[in-house]
Amino acid sequence: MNKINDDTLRTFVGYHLKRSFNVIQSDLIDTLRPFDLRMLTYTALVLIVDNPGLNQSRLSQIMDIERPNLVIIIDELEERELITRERVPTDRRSYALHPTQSGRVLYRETLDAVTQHEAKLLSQIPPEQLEQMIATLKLIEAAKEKQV
Amino acid sequence: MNKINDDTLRTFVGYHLKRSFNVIQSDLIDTLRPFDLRMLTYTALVLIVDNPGLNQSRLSQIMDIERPNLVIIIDELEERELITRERVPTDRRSYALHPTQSGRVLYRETLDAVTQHEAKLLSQIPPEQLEQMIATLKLIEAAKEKQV
DNA sequence: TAATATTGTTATGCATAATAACATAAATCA
DNA sequence: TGATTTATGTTATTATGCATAACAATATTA
Repeated sequence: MNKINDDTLRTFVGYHLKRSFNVIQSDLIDTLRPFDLRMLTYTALVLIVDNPGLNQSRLSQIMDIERPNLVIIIDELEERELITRERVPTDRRSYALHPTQSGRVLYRETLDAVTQHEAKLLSQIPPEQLEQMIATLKLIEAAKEKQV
Repeated sequence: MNKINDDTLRTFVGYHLKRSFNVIQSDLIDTLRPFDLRMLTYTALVLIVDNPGLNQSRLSQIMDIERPNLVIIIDELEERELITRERVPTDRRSYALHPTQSGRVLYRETLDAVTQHEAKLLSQIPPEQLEQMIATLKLIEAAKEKQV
């Protein structure tokens, strides 16, 4: 039962990022299951509640996905009557996305659940250490812009 | 052009992890493209070179994927003659995975390329800050075991 | 020996993500 | 103004990542 050597991969920041994200993602999937939400539908719901009236183009930008992939996500949220698509008079190409009342209720319930689950998962890690890490993660995010 | 508010999602560690991982992943995909390798085939190649003789079961464990998903990855590496599957006399169920000579050559070339690309991408971030972040990421990874 | 467990595999499905092509509408430009 | 270009949302298609069920061959155990 000799241990597998992943020292080479451990020299990569990306390897550590992926492995730790997997842990959080698994927990998140479990947390969202009772609400019948996937990661992306949840993310979209939160952003629509927090930015009522935004259109799909802008939403896909902040979510870092292509517009076609957002369509089915919005379709699902609309079918479940968690959000509405409303024609914009000043630009009849786009839809303004707004949460419904039940969308806002689900938002609050899931926000509590997700917050508590993540807090529990990370309860053994000092908050200031997490804050420091987030600061570094933001630098990595910003490194994207500075690339060619 | 008012900015979209993602403050709510920013309260989650997972959101930061995902966004920063996306940046590194995009860079990695670009880096591996000339070698015609995907993330998972690359990861498998590295682990096989560093742990010659291991079997698919153990490899799938360290890679955190299910055995069925590893099969096509190993198929591809074998077809390209980067690795070999060899029957183990003492346990005729399993295959011992070994790199070929060209597998080792590709390993070295890609290792250099990936290392350089990541170093360049993260060049603006102090190394000690990255080390500190990796320490925290390892704690998150370890949090998995402690879960129910 | 009989029952159980492990290894690799096939088949299948879901989730995430990218590209091409298009209709409609708006913006630009010449 | 009219022609061209650009933006928005959509459909179709594909690639990738990842999980489960079911199975044959082999090994382990009870």
